[in-house]
Amino acid sequence: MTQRDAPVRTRGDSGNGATRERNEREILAAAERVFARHGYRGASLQDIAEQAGLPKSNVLYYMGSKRGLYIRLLERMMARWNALLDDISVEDDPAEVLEAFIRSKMELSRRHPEGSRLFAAEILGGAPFLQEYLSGELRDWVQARARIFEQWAERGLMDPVDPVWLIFLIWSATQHYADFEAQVLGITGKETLSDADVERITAFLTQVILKGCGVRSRDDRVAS
Amino acid sequence: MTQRDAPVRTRGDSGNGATRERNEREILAAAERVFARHGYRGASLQDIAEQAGLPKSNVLYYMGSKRGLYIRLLERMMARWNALLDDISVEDDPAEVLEAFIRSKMELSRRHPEGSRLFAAEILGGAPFLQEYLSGELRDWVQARARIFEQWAERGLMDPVDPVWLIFLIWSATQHYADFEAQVLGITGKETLSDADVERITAFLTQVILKGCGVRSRDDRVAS
DNA sequence: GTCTATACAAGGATAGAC
DNA sequence: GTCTATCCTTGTATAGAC
Repeated sequence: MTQRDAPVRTRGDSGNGATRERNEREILAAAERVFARHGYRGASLQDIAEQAGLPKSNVLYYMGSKRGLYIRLLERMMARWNALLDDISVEDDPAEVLEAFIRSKMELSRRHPEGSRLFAAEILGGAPFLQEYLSGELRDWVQARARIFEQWAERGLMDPVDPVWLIFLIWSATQHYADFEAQVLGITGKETLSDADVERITAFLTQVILKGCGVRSRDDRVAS
Repeated sequence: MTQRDAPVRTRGDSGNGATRERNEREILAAAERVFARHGYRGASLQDIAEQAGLPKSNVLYYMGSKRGLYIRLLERMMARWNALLDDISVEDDPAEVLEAFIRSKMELSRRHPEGSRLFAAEILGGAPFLQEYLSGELRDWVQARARIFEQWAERGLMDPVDPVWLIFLIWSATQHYADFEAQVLGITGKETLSDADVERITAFLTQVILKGCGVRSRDDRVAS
């Protein structure tokens, strides 16, 4: 019985799984780009492998299948998403919460534009892999927040707008800069959006949406 | 010399090109769905042919190539787009123009959801076929309107917000209901969006965006 | 003018060499 | 543990039958 299940280490691999870790990271990054750009069907393992600098079959060796790789990416993006704005209460200040909401959403789109586009492509295609997530976990998330917005309206802290449409408005307005980046750059004539641009856009959206919903900050309440 | 270039009519084809017209229409409709759902690469002629109820190679017979078919669909959508809101002037009422803008954009998304998603998929993928359109024709369109918004702001008819970000806000907020339809339906738990839903959303967006930009209608000017 | 048959490349996935 | 060689399916496109 010579070595059978034991891993064979070569080429300076120190034996702690560093190669695997690095390769997986490269594959995930490359796959996110390719799936974002071409959708699930349009993406090819060939393309992913080339961008990761690996032979084609290593992608399958590490990830099992195209489908599994794709699902793993979706889950990673859901986890990033879930880390946002996880607990708000009726006692919080509407202006602060909505601004933080807009800001964190812009930051997420900016930090992970490929992930954002991956998600967009999935939903554009009818969300075949995300059905239960949308109508389960995410629906609950939205409705919990919607309830709070309604209570703010009842307390006169903002206009009685439909809270679900408001959440969609914030989502669409912020994601636009990641998902439609090609259009934004083409029309503005810019090469990229700078940090300063993003800051200005965030301020614009915050101002328009808060004012548009008649959000009174605490200061206003005292003043009036 | 028997009939050589003359078309052979069969199966009740009256000889006026009705078959061709009908087949092309079916192909374009099917292709719009498939390209919207899977993007350019992910779409297959097989799938398009099946949905159009035709043998696979007829798609190529009528359309020449996959690429040509795709470009034809993009152009059809651009034409629909260009028919919208083609001339506005500084003398117009900002409230009326912005409301008409939001409303016509919502209607376009509602009337042609597949076309809207086709466009979205193209831009998501980096707009390989639409580069010059975005940085040419569409850019000019945006800047002409932006100039008018600025003049309204100078005249005190609305807040001095960045007009380009405002246009993007209106685009993203309205397109969302076509492009992210799967998400909207999942979260709201609806099967479809009714005309009444769309009307309520339009009213919501109009109210929030106009108020958010401090748009004064003519009546307000008189009253203040 | 329409459709069947076919060419040839690229797709995902697996077996087996190293 | 990693990579090469290969299988089989599906993809676009074309030639030629009807």
